[in-house]
Amino acid sequence: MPELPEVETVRRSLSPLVCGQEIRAVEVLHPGVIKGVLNARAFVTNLMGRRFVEIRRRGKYLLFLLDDGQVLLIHLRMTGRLVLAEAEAPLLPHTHLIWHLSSGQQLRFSDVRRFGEVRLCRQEQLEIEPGLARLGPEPLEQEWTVATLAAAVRGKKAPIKNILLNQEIVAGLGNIYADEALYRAGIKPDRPGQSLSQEEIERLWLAVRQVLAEGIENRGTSFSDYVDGLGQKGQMQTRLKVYGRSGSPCHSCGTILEKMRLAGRSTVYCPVCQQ
DNA sequence: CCAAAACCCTGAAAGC
DNA sequence: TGCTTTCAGGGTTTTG
Repeated sequence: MPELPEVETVRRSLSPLVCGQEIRAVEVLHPGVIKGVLNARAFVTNLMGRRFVEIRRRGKYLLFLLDDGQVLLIHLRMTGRLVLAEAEAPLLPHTHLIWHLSSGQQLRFSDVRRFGEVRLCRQEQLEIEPGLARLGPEPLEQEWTVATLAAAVRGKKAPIKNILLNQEIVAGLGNIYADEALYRAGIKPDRPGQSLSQEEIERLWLAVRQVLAEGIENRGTSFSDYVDGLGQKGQMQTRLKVYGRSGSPCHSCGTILEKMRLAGRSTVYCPVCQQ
């Protein structure tokens, strides 16, 4: 379930080892994960001999900038993994793509569910690229303010959790961090957006930023599949207050945490601490 | 405009 | 016990 903190951790762990490397070969074990206009053959041809210049993140997307203006775009969705490995290391099950690097190491993309996707586009086309084009502001950047959030909830009847999950409103939150932010802000996930007071909006804004920052500090949440770019698990799962804890007591008041379904997602909350 | 369902796929759980 | 069926899971797109 890679969300912003997990994707950022992958970015940080891969950057120093991948940037500057040249792509010597690309193995396509499962062409289906390559999306966009290029077929698998063109995908490989366009990557051969290219050099990685920089890795950026936008929402939950990883952007690998190449030395000729192309960008390798990767979204891990639920179970995708992107790991740098020695050539001799055994392949993870469900490995779909392998980039052979000039260092002799390999960048490998694996994904049990195959929901993840890999695309190649031009840097100047990023702003019209599906998925990226309509992404909202980065929650940890200065562009995302209390006023931005206030404007996003104004007049909205949709549950506040649905609003947080909408990538066009704010980029990078998923089920885990949305639940955690709402718990920390003391707001019930099914509250209509328009019902939030100014004070609650301020609490939520702060909670979102804090829980994402804490997620990054702890190198992400390894609840099931997630590992960073070197195959290491994160530690944030030990600090979660509600996600995955339905039926367990609230860390704050001891009340049994409850579950509801919002936006088609299981949602855990404390019926006492969150109002 | 918003809400709900479909879609992608496999592993785990439930049912028989 | 072992086989078959059902469904969860997240984000995006499509449909209503």
